[in-house]
Amino acid sequence: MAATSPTAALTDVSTAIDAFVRLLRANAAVTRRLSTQLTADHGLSLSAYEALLVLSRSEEGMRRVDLADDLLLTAGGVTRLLDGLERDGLVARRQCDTDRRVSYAVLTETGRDRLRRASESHTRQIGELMGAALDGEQLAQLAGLLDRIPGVDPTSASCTPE
Amino acid sequence: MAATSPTAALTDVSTAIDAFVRLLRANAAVTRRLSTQLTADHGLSLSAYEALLVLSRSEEGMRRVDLADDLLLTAGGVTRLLDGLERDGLVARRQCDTDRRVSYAVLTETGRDRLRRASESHTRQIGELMGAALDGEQLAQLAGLLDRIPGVDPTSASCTPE
DNA sequence: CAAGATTGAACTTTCAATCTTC
DNA sequence: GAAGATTGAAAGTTCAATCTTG
Repeated sequence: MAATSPTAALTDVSTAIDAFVRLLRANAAVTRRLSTQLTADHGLSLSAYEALLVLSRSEEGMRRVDLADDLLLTAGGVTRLLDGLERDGLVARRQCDTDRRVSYAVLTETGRDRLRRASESHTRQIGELMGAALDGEQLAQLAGLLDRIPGVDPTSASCTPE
Repeated sequence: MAATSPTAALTDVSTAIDAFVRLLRANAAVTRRLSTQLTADHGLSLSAYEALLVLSRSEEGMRRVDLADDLLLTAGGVTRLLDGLERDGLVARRQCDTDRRVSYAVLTETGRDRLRRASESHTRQIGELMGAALDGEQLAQLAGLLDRIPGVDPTSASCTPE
């Protein structure tokens, strides 16, 4: 597939579309599977897990805006996600002393426990699914390629608590 | 599978998690952007576009179950997606003569026009977004890696009408 | 009974409007 | 007025139950 001829531009576009479609399908396939398992085993959605994980890395808690940035959600989405986690006692709310507009979300002990338990099977399942057809080198390559897409990288993080 | 030494397994898992997180983020970033543009410019969701595209490749129409497979949606999801497209006159319903359980979905002329118009800017935007940081070779590599993930490939298709 | 399709209830997320505090 | 957060309405999906036809 050398892209040298006058059709070069066309080739690039259809290659881009191809990659795009695979991205959509891969996301759908992977999230459906993992989300089902996570819900059945631990009563957590994928987003809930990611939120607990992010919170687990900050002792003092996080502002909701920052959480939204990290999770690639809107402000409203974060409010509703945290609503559920608070209701379940996994996250608590802490006021900011210097700015009464902001409220921090902090992981409770219950939340930390739940995350710890969930991470065991969840990470194993990710490993099984992603590792089923890709070896370590290919996985690293995949991550590197995806990272180049605008909006993906923001110095994003690992996925295990601690 | 080379999960031999104690550290080998660990390394593989965290690499897998890394790739997984990038996949989620990449999907979120890319779909949000493209979906917004597609909706604003042509009044189509990403799923609606994909549905029209799939239908455009079959003259006689498609069974709803098969459409669900192609689009990685559930049966109920397809019913509701097509409801909207029918309401807008982009898709019509055709009965099956030999099996009265099945109903075919066929693209209308209006639907074909709408797809044609939308595909122009949509494919260009995909090219811009995906091509912004990845060259042709990298895009092909990315598609190839994603294709290996279970459930992604089903001999899936290109993305332009005709 | 199985397969195709639909429907009601629920979930997750977004958008736009709003409230409070800076 | 701008920033952080919340809320009502709506979109898009899923699941489980149901209906119809095979």
